[in-house]
Parts: sequence; C-alpha cells; structure tokens
Amino acid sequence: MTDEATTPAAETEVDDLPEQMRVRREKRERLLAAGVEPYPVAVPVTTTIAAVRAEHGGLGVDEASGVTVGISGRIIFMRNTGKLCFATLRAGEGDEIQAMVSLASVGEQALEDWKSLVDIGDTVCVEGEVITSKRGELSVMAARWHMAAKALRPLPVAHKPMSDQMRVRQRYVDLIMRPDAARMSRMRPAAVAAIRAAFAERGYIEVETPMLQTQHGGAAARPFITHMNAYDMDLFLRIAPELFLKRCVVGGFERVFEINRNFRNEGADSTHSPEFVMLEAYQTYADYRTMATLTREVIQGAALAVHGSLEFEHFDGTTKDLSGEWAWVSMYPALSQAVGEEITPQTPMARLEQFCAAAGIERDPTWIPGKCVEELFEHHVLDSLTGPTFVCDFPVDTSPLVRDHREIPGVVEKWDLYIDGAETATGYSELSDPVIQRERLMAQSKLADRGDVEAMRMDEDFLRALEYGMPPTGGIGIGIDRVLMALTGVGIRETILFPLVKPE
RNA sequence: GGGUCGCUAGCUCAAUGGUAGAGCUGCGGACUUUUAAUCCGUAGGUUCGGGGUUCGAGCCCCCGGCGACCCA
Repeated sequence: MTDEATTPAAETEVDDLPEQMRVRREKRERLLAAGVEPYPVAVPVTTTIAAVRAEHGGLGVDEASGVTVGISGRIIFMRNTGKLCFATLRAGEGDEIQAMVSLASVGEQALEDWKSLVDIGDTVCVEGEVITSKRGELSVMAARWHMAAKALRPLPVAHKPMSDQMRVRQRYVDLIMRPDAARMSRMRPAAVAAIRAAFAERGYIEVETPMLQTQHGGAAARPFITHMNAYDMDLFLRIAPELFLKRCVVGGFERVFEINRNFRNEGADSTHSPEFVMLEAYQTYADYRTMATLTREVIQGAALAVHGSLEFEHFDGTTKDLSGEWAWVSMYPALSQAVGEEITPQTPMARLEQFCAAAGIERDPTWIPGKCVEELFEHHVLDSLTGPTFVCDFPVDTSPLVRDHREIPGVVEKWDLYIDGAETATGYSELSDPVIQRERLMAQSKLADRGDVEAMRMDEDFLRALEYGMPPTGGIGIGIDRVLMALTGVGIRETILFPLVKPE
C-alpha cells in the first residue's frame, strides 16, 4: 500500500493528471477550504432508495407525499438547468431515485455549490420530501444536500458498453455501471445460500478441510506449488478436497460437505479458472444414483432461488429449462452408435487409436484406453446432448477413486453432469476397498513416473484411513462457477467478481 | 502451444504512409420539470512499450506486453 515503487508518478503529480481528474481534485480542495468534508464520517441517511421506491411507488404525477427522508446514492446522471437541477442516484443492486435541487428549496448558495462542486460519480446524501416530478418521476426534493464521497475519477460513458478488459480489471466500475453485473454479483451468493440450505435440510454437516496440502490428490490435475518458510518445505494448493472428506466419512460424518476454493495450475478459458469453487458432498449408504438425484435437486433449488422458476432466461435472452428429471446417457453405447461400431471397455487400444486418428484427435502418448474413449466421446457425442444430461458408466482406468460397476465389467459407477455442453458436476459410488484403492493409486503413481503431470500420487495416510473401513458411500462434486454459468449463460470469468488478470 | 484480430482523448470509436478526429464526458455561459435534456463557446493526445524502414509511421517490418476469437 505504502510502497512508493508501486505508486505511479501520475498519481502524485497532480499537474500531470488528465484534466477531468485534476478538476475533481480541485473541487475536493474547494470543499475542504469551505469547511465541508468531501469524505464525511456520516451523512443523515434515514432510509434506502429501495425502501423509498417500495413505499412511494404508488404516487401519481406531480404529487407530494408529505414524507421527509434522507437518502444517499451515487450520481449516475445529472441534468443541471438554471434554477432547478436533477440527478439520478443509484445504490445497492441498481436501485435508483431522482434528486431535485431547486433554488426555491435550498437557496442560492447551496444551488451554486451543487452546480459547481458535484459531478457524476459522486455519492451524495439528499434530505427532503418524497415527491413526483411533472413527468411522474419519483424524486426527493432536496431541502439540504451533503457530499458523502467525492469521486476523483470520472465514470465511463453510460450508454456505450464497457470493454471486456475494463469490466474485469475494474469490476467495481462494472458493478456501478452495468445493471446486469450488479444482478450477476447477487445471483452467485443467492445460489450458494440456497445450496447450503439444501444440504442443511438434508442433515449434512459443512466442514473445512486443508487447502495447503503436503500431497495433492483427489483429482487428475496439475497443482500449484508454494513454499512454507517455517518448515522449509513445499506445499501444494489443493486440487480437490475429496481425500480429506473421505477421512471425515471414515471418522463418522455420515453426511458431510464442503464448499470452497480449489486451485488447478492449468489453462484459463471461458470454462476454466485457475481458482474455482467446488462443492463436494459425501453421503453414507448412498450410491451414484442417489447422488444424482441430490445433485439435480440442489441445482434446481439454486435455479429457483435465482430465477424463481426452473424455466428461465439467460442474460442473452435464450430460454432454459432445468425442470423435471434429467436425461441419462451411457458412455460406451452412445459412442458406439456415433461411430457405427461397437466400442466396449474391452476394445483394444490399437482400434481406439484408429478412431482417434479418424476423428483428427491428436493422441497424447500418456493416454490410456479409457482416456481415448473419453476423448472420443467428447468429440462425437457431447455436442449432441440437449438439456442437462448425466453421462454415466465411465472407463475404470481413468477413475481411480470410483468403485466398479456392480453389473457392467470395465466401467465404474460414475456420472458427469453436462449442462449447455459444460461439465457441471460429477458423482460416484465411492471406492471403499482399501486393497483395490491401493492398487489403483499404485497404477496412477506409475503414470506419474512416466511423465503424466496430472496423475495422482500415493497417499499413504488416505489409504490408512480407508483400511479402518469406510461405509458404502456416494459422493459428488459440483462446480459452483459452472452452476452459475448454467443459470446465466455467461463465461466463467463473469461469474467471478475478481477473476485472475495479468498485471497491467 | 499454434493461428487470426485488436490496443488511438476520461469512456466508446474514426483516421490511402503526408497537419491525429467524432460522440459522450470535462470546462465557461443560457435555461425551474429534465430522463443519453437542449443550445452557444471551449479544452483535452508519450496513438501499449522498444527497435527498424522511410524525406515523413497511428498505419509498413522486427521484438516485447496486455487482451479477444478460433484451432489443438
């Protein structure tokens, strides 16, 4: 904060500032010189803009309510005329009201001060009667006005869309200027609150497990590495909470969940953020089917909380329907149909490679058969899915923490939920046999030795926990950012208030 | 990782290799019912950074930065 090296020279040399910033700083000085605080500790606010709208929305045209209030908000429009000035004040999630400052009600000096010292972007407090203008606009006719916070920087033009860069880098401005941004920023907390409530209703307990881990695991992903000075050791930022939540299950949490950040040191695009919020939940005596129903109900609950309906519109106006039961697609049969030849978990690698080549998929040398099948599935089938769909029966060799399907050999009891083409959640019947789990992790660590940076490592303490016995358990992971994408249709960076951006 | 495109005034954008412009914003003025107010006047620039070609570069070439889109 006080590091001089990070303070641009232009910030300290007022003479070098663009005119508009210089002018606003001068207005701040003039306020101070006149004994007026440009950033007072308090202003006489008696209510909110939203409350005034709610209480007096029924006023007709050119009416006076007889009610006096003190409201405060940021000026987003100003229209100054000779003896009567108008300003539109905005606060909260885009609630707006008009302030009127007239010669007759505030006197000559206060009117002149208003015209010469107040800019668009300033936050002002207006005390006066709630009225409607001759055009019917709900307004507060000022008896007094007070500066609540002088803006030293001008706001962007209100009627041109802000550039994507500015929206992300200066989200605070985006939130001020763009009602959709303000709405979006409230949808996420509403969805998360609904999701928490849904788990609480079902008897789940929320826990917090380590984000700094000595050994990362629980997913196939490349971790961030950091360093702890006190122990002089490298630590991993977690890629998933799974292995710790399963330790909780061993310890007697019969229904447990966590909502928190995961970190994956991979690319960033419209569906991937290096830090993202994941919900994981584990329920004993449940399986992947049970957990699919839970997932559907939880996401439907979030949609209801955000939109009030399971049929709703994205920001771009397209309509979506998350109601009812959701479709199921089994991976191998769907892929077989798409390529016109039966593919099973027993199909040899050579044949799978031929299909990859035919589809133009460049095969990574570390790929194992299951990985080929998943890639082929994504290539041939994914785009044809319409509506939310549980894709199930995944290959065993890419799902080392999942138990074998009870009937179909070579696949596991796992599903991925796709909504609008994005993987939004995943669910398992959890593998609980510690001997098989050890074999699976052993195979993973061999892949790691061969150079697969995403492969899991052996976690002896996790295996030790399983050796004490974990009851039959179903588990899910729900990508909270992805749920917000499904509810709004925006890219992942728009669901996050402050996504990572490279320094300017 | 590869390819394409972009970066110019506070904001959004123009500008055949030949004096960098517009709208909004700002500043000065008029206006007691405005709604992107209107009218008159006026100011505002290290064209992302560095190097090169050229009599001359916002524009062409090279390197770098940041971003968008497409592909893998």
